[in-house]
Amino acid sequence: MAARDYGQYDGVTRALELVGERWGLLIVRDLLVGPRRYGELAEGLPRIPSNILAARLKELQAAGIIRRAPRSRVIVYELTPYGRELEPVVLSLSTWGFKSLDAPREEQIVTPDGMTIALRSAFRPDAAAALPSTSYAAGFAGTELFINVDGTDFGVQRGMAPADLEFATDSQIRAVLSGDLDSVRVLNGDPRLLARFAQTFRLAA
Amino acid sequence: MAARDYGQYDGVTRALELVGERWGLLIVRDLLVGPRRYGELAEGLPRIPSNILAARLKELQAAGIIRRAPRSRVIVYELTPYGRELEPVVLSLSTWGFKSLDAPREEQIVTPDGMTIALRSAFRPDAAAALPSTSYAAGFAGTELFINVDGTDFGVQRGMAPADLEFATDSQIRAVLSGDLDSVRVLNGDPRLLARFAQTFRLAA
DNA sequence: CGGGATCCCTTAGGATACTG
DNA sequence: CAGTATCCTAAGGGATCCCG
Repeated sequence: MAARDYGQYDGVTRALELVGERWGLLIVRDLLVGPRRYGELAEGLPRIPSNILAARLKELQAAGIIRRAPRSRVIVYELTPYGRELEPVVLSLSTWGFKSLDAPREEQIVTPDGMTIALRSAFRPDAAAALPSTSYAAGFAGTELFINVDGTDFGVQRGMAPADLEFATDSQIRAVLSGDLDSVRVLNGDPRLLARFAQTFRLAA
Repeated sequence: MAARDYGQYDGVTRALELVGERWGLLIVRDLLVGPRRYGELAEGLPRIPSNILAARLKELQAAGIIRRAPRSRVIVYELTPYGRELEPVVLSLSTWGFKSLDAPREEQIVTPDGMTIALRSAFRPDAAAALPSTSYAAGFAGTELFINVDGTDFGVQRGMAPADLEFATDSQIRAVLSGDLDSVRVLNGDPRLLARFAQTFRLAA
């Protein structure tokens, strides 16, 4: 940490020294969704070299951001309380970054954890509170999520399941989260629920 | 940008591709305080190599985050509207990073722009609204700032000036912003105003 | 003097193969 | 499955130089 520090004393500098290395915040992003095994992390970050993933996990551990926890015969990595406090950082990055995204390029993959964080950064609790509880099954460029909104809370799980509304979009994920629903295919359920989804999850352009 | 991308499609990834390179967010941090000339940026980031500063400025420009603006014979760099929207990212990093800071090390410098952002991330508008307008002249490890709080607004300028309260601390900056005022030297004014400062600017531990 | 560009060298990070 | 080991490229660090 001494060789790559910035020589300054302030919060931003300190934060970047702890989680500013390449891939660091993407690992934190996935762990914000839930504890993950080494292989699950590697699967969600297909382009990270194995040695880099191992190095980052050690550094994040040393910094007190994640910990290794044994879970019935296997090891999982999970955020410590201090690590979980990175959620505002990750969500504000997600909000900001989404604004300049357009359609996914050929080589870009969409992962469940990435989309889960995107939904979290787009969630409008006050809008949701005024609407009835609703479940959605959404396909985003092949990644399938089951989303259950209930008052000011919501949960996301992987995979499709029967829901009030089932819909999918291939390439216009940013448009959908910005409220432009033209490219959405409704697979099942009342198409008018799409407007409700758009009110509940929205990233302003 | 293509060679160093992460191969994923989501907001966090996109954001890190735009501002995640080394030094990127520190440049943005300083520009959030105000437009800066090339030399001013270099002065506030003493350890950045000149070629890296030049490269980052070009990349941030190409990404639409900053722009070069002529100001009466000289060039200044300033944030675009999209760049200014990074403020929540920088402030949340500041809030998070400060929690694990202790005293500045020998080789770490304290800069006016860094402290200004630290104060911004620590500012409690609702606490300030309930208190009388107050001006502070603060010395943080040699960096002197004049802070004027008025209702839910506040401004920071460089340098000392006559203020309701003048105080200084050398090494316990984190402690001061966490409400621990034991190490503060009051230079002028009513020492009881220190408590007001601590209510107005506070980073929870 | 401000605003960079150029050089050389070090090291993080990418690709891939291997091991307990 | 959960990492190490190795080799190589390219980004970053440091010093110096250039140009209007």
